[in-house]
Amino acid sequence: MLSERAIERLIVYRRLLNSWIQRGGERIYSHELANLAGVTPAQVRRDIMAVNCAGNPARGYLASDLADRIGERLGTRSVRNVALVGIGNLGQALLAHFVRDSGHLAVVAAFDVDPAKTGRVLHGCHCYPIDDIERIIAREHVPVAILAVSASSAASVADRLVQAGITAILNLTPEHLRVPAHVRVENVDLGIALEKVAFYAGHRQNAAVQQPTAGELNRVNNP
Amino acid sequence: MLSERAIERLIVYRRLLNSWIQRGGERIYSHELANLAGVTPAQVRRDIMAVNCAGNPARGYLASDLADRIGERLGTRSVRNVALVGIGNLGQALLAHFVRDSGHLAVVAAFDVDPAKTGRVLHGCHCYPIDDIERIIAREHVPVAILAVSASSAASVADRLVQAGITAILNLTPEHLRVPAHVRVENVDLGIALEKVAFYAGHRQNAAVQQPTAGELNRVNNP
DNA sequence: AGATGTGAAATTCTTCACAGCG
DNA sequence: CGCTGTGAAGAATTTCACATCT
Repeated sequence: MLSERAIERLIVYRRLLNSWIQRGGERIYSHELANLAGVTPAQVRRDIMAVNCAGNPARGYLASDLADRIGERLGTRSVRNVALVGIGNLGQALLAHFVRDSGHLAVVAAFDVDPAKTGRVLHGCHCYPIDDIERIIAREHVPVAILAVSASSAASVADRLVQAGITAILNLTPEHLRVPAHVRVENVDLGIALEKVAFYAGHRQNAAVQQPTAGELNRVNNP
Repeated sequence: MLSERAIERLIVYRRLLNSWIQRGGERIYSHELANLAGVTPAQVRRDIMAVNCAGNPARGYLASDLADRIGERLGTRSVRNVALVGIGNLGQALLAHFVRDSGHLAVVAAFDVDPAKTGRVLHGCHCYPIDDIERIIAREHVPVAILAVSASSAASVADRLVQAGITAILNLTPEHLRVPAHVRVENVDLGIALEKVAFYAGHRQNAAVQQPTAGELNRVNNP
């Protein structure tokens, strides 16, 4: 149980809840969270059913409790080490952005074929030559890898990652990776995302998923 | 009609077909295309129903014809201009990768607040200061924008894009954009993608979506 | 034989609607 | 009252299965 879509939404909820809490919010209603996440209140309540959290009809949910329960459901208590392969523009962008990540994910090593990119520390992350992959991944017990290499080397690098014991790959290349059944691949293809959005630019049929506040300017919902 | 998922798959099919053709493939069966795309043959045939293309039970589909029909269905004949906002690592990575794009999408302008990044040509794309956004977008008739700026400026830049007449935004920031109903936003949140894949690294429950060739090395399927 | 094209079934996902609580 | 929690309805999507073609 817990579908792929549900997992994505729970991750979004948790992020929003943390930001809500940070702004001083203590309690939150399903319709408020729904508004922030861009889904329906019923969807939020349905998703919350899957984490073991009780709300109060008069006061809504205790934000911190809800965030914790979601974390438990997602298995987010233990820190997971992540390896980045490919320290090009894309890889460096990721490194820069994931320093600020919620804390349970840590990019502990980065790899590249280019000797000019290795042997230094970037955003707190050690950069190694790619031939150290097997050694470092085994030593640091890294289960997750981000694949941000060129399309042409994607397949062979993925094979090495699998051999080294990686069980999940965030694949940022446009290649379709073939991996053993126990390895999970998550594809993020920016080219496809761009083509998709360009398609919608032509066909005005709006999905009406956007906030109903048409014409309104962007403004953060404060608690 | 034509669901969001179906659109994504059609885009993938077309890309695979083009590569198939480039390798000398002329005809293709639904199960071959399904294999390459990582979906079921029935799904492929169902999707093909939506693009007006007739296959032949003995010889499968004519790859070039199928690619063309998909292109027609996706409205891919006319070239669409794209603007990139934010020439950081992420923006530059996109620029570098979209030079090789199929041809109907062209990044014609890039913008940044940093004067050191503007006034030059990067990967064939002119870089302008961000205050030229309205002028250039109007002049070049750009309907699509890629938002690759910092999270803190995402909302205000999105507002400017909408004001300038953009109708579709590929949002690479983790911010939820509020836009008028006629503007389509496509969110690609790498942080969520990473959290998602990390979740699956823990819970071994494999989605079995991967190729059934477990343990096999990556190898390109040649026609 | 082995493929396509497609109703119909099955499955999955979302929304409705309302009982029950504070 | 307005909100939560949830069974049940409803939609959407995928898969099955088979008639049909070559």
